[in-house]
Amino acid sequence: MTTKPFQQLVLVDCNNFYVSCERLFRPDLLNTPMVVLSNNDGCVVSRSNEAKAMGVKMGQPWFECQHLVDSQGLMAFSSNYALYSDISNRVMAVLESFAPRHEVYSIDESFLDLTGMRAARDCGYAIRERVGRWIGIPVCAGIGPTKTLAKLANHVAKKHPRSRGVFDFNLLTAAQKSHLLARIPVGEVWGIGSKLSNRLSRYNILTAHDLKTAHAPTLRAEFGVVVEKVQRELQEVPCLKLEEITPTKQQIVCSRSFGQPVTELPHLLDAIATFTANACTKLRAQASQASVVQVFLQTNRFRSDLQQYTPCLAVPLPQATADTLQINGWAAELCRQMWKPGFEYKKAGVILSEITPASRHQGDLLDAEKTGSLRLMETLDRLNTRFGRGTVKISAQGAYEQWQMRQQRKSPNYTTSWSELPTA
DNA sequence: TCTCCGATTAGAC
DNA sequence: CTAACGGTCTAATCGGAGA
Repeated sequence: MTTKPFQQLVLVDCNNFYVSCERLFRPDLLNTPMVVLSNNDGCVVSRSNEAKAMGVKMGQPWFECQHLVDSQGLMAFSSNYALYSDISNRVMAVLESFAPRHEVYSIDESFLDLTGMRAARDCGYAIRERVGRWIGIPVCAGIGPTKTLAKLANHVAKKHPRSRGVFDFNLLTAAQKSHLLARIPVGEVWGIGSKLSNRLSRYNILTAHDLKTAHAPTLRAEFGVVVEKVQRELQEVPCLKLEEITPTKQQIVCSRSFGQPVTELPHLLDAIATFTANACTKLRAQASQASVVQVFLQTNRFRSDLQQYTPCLAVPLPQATADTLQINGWAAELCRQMWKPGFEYKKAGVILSEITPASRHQGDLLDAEKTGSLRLMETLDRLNTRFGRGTVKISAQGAYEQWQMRQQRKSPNYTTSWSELPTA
């Protein structure tokens, strides 16, 4: 009888990804403390090592650290997702060439399956070298028998310069494994956030090793299946599979905070039309239809001095569809029903749910109007893919600008827009 | 009592 | 001068409503 060989999963994670993308086109900023901000220039979402050293925290509101611009030379960029996703695709294409089985886990992370390979660690170094040389993005690789341990190994690779960016958990002896896990706070384990690590600490579970060796039935009873799975994964029993094909989304959301407070209905309708258009584009991209549309409005929750109002309304569609015009008709109606004068709206959004595969064989197949709108949407998507998002809009969009998000520090679209390339 | 549903919570990035 | 704080997505869980 043969025992199944242990897995060798590699988690490759780009270092300070958004900052590294910005630096590709600004090599002069290689040692400059810098951050990338979230939409609306609200929070810090990526930090260079220099910015981390200054004490800038992940997710920190920008206005709290803005003083560091003058006092310490910190630089900030608005997020440029067109740039980051383009660079991400290039990184992922290089990674793919190392392993046929792989899962793109996020914009800057990928799991590769190197099971059976003798020199996984050397492969890790090769990956680092090639992505660095070909794309210019620094990455770290963590290797382990489960996703959770690969993730943890990646963390070690990032943290300890001695590893030179690659760490293989599988090469450790049992004693070394315990010793390592005992030095890692439980909150750094994938799947254990701040809430859980607080609760775990009351059971004296403080480190990854404590979690691995905790009494399983108690853990299950007190913390549920999620934490139990994390424990099993730490015990080197795979519970999380490699998801090679990304499942279609069950829900598609498009929402934004506004650059300025919005009070007028026409402005809200303009924003809602844009959110609907984006959500429907995503819906069609995964060849789906939705049969419920939901719209929400929100006033600024940080302004306790102002009247708050956060309505949310949903409508089931008579027929599942992915037609922007149809869906926007409903979304606009929901918005009109909820809008009340006298409030300063700060955020709004459109949610599509009850998502099913798009099948043209449903309902009245030969309805000319329907096939017409389908072809219209196909054309619209093709033009927007070819010439950039927003090239073609529906008529409800674009009459007003006031609601649009703040992006005062955006870099040019170096890789996706000829017109934005700096001239020589 | 069982099941379904929506709201809430928690997590990742 | 003041005020300024992201966007998506999933899974689990829980309580109430309805069968």
